[in-house]
Amino acid sequence: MTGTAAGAGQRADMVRNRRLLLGAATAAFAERGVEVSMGEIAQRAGLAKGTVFRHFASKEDLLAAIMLQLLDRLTSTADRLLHADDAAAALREFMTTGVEALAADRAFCEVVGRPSLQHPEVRAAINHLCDVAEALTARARERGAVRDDVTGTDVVLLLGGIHQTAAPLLAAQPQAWRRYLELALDGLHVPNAGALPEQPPCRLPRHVPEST
Amino acid sequence: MTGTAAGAGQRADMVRNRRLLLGAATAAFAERGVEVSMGEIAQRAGLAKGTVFRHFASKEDLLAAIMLQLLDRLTSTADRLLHADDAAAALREFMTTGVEALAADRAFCEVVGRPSLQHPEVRAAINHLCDVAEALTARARERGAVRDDVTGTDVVLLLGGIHQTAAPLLAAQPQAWRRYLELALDGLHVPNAGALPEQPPCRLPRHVPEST
DNA sequence: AGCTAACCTGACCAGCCGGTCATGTTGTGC
DNA sequence: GCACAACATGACCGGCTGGTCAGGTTAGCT
Repeated sequence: MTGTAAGAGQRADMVRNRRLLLGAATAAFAERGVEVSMGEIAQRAGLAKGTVFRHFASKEDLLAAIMLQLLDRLTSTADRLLHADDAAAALREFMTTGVEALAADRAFCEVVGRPSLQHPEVRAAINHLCDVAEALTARARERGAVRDDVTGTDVVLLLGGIHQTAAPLLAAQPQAWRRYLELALDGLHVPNAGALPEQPPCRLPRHVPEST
Repeated sequence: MTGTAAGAGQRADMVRNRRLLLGAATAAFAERGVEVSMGEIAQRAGLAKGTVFRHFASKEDLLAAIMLQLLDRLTSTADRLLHADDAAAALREFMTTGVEALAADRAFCEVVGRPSLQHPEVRAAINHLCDVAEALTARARERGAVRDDVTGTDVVLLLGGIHQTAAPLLAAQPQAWRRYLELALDGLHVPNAGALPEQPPCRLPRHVPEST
């Protein structure tokens, strides 16, 4: 699942190196995006390049492992919020956490926003996140806090959009995303709203490679 | 301004090749994004790689020329809409055109959304677009069609955000952006809205290269 | 302590990139 | 139709990338 099987019965130095590697990769992808080289990741971890490829067969696998970690964290946040008292506040907190996570990690944005570089497991994790977000959204919907035809997938997609809106300002105003989150939330619960155009999305489609 | 000076007194085949090159580059950047290679652009144009570098000193220059073209087109659309009767409809049409342009061009999204790859001229053109958008927004604001503290730069930034929201659906629902445009427009003119958090942006900041 | 398999290492490879330049070709003014 | 400058060409360069592997090192068991 996560690169080369990480089962028990491994040498102590190997599990230590694995921790170093995952830490370095997480930081490197966050700062530099998916384009960061395996060489740089190895260097940050204080390991040789070959060692990195011993733990993960390819760059794609390593990236997927890191992304799954981030997605799982977000999903469990959503899970927890499912039991909150105030459904509207819970949805707001979920979106805040989500946009914050995107703002702090370049690779996360790139992977979530571009279907073409999604590992199957990553897509599955995103779809799972959409499911939990749907539950969260449904509760807010029942309480009249969001308009009728907004789905959990809408909410998840909005995370990427909100962050992207603020991205060009990130260096100058690191919190600018709050502005656009508020704007989106206002749009999400306008009282007497007409139905939104286009089909409400349920899951993310599989990516079909371009022609040409 | 646009690569090697494109003044008069040039050989006929050169101006023809230049047209071919610009056409190929426009299509290539739109389909494949900024990562497309100069070799592929040359091939599409039916030219040798060296010829491409005779017309534009670097890939960055070529990209900037294409992006300036797109930005100019959008800016003149906004300029035209400045004289429309219905200010609210004009703003909506501007945003529709903008998001449509982004949805049709990968490189456009990447350049507009990531300050780090902005040529100085491109940033200037974006700022100019923000100015015109501000005029457009001001008119809508006076008529009560958008809330008080929304600037033209907000509107321009929203174009990128709206497109990004729909981007993962692009293959399956090419028009999905209309859904999120409507949502944003609803958010933009909620009647009794409180002030948005964070400073309203005026211009895009210059990009400061990362540390590390 | 000694042995072995598991593990780490870094030189190495092929492939791609942006960019250059000596050479060949061609439009154009006379 | 000639001559020359302007232009096109594609082989070539250095640098970077993801990925491989023969050989050295070491953890852990006996």
